[in-house]
Amino acid sequence: MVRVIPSTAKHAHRDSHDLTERLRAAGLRPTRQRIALAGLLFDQGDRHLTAEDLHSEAARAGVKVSLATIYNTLHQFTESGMLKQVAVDAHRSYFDTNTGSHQHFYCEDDGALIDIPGEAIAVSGLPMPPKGMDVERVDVVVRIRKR
Amino acid sequence: MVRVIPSTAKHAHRDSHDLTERLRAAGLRPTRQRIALAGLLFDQGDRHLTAEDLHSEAARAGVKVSLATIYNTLHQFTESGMLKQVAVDAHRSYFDTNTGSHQHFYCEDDGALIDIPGEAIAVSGLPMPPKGMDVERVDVVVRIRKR
DNA sequence: CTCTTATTTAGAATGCTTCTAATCTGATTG
DNA sequence: CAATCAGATTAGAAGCATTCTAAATAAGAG
Ligand SMILES: [Mn+2]
Ligand SMILES: [Mn+2]
Ligand SMILES: [Zn+2]
Ligand SMILES: [Zn+2]
Repeated sequence: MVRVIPSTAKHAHRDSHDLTERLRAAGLRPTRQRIALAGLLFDQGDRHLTAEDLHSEAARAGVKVSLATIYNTLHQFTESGMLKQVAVDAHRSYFDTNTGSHQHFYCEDDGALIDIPGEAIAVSGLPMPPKGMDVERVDVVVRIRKR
Repeated sequence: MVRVIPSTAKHAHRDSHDLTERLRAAGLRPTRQRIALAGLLFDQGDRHLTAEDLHSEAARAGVKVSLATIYNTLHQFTESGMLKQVAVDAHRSYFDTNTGSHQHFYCEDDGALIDIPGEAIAVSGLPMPPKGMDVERVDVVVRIRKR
């Protein structure tokens, strides 16, 4: 039995409206699939997840989306700055909903990523990049293991 | 026409002897394949290369080694501390012959890796790792692009 | 509503890596 | 210097994440 709580319903409606605007602003048509995926991605704080993660999460939420669309969407969101891609492991490719400047703990045992606030960390002594090259960003990965 | 220069020949001999000892020390049988690959890897300074890189380099050098052996060897060398694996890109997996503590420039355009000496860089303000976890290493990747 | 074009999709294809099971080789022993 | 045997190599199959293809579908404009 499903009970609809008015305030929640209103909130959900506002969310999907916001998401629609956000997609339009990024030059992306607010399709059923993109709205649903954006909801899963951005309605619960900072997250790190793989394409497969998002795909099964969508399935669990009753949203039917093909894996091809998952990949298309993750890449489009990344291009438009709504997501950031994190490279910590040769085999897993993570997408990060926290697009601000920050760094990560990476747990080699279970593949978990934990944010380190950008203000916390400072990298000093960086040499100049080679001639004709610009620094795009500096990534710090602190690899950790269970003791 | 190939001219054999005595001192080089002697040197090559010493090398293969050294490599044999090094493999034995790592608990690895000094097989024809491992000696040849170790030669390619360690006889020309610091290098960053993929399995495919090493495979074609071996072919070019006239050493017949299967791709399976390339992978086995790279992993064994990594486990025994003769190589370090570098994760900078979800698609390419690099092995680094420089096992000392150091960091990298990563060129997003062509996938090139450039060493940054460990002494040059300092990372400050690292928070404590979560309870029960140890820091294994801290990797800094400076992502650069052609201007 | 109609039309145009973007988007989605299933399934095939790709590329890198790992696995399998058969063969071979290095090292030890008699 | 054989015989032996565990460890190493191999070709090819399998696996897995990701990308591609071409056909079907849905969004937005008029
Ligand atoms: Mn909300
Ligand atoms: Mn030498
Ligand atoms: Zn993050
Ligand atoms: Zn290096």
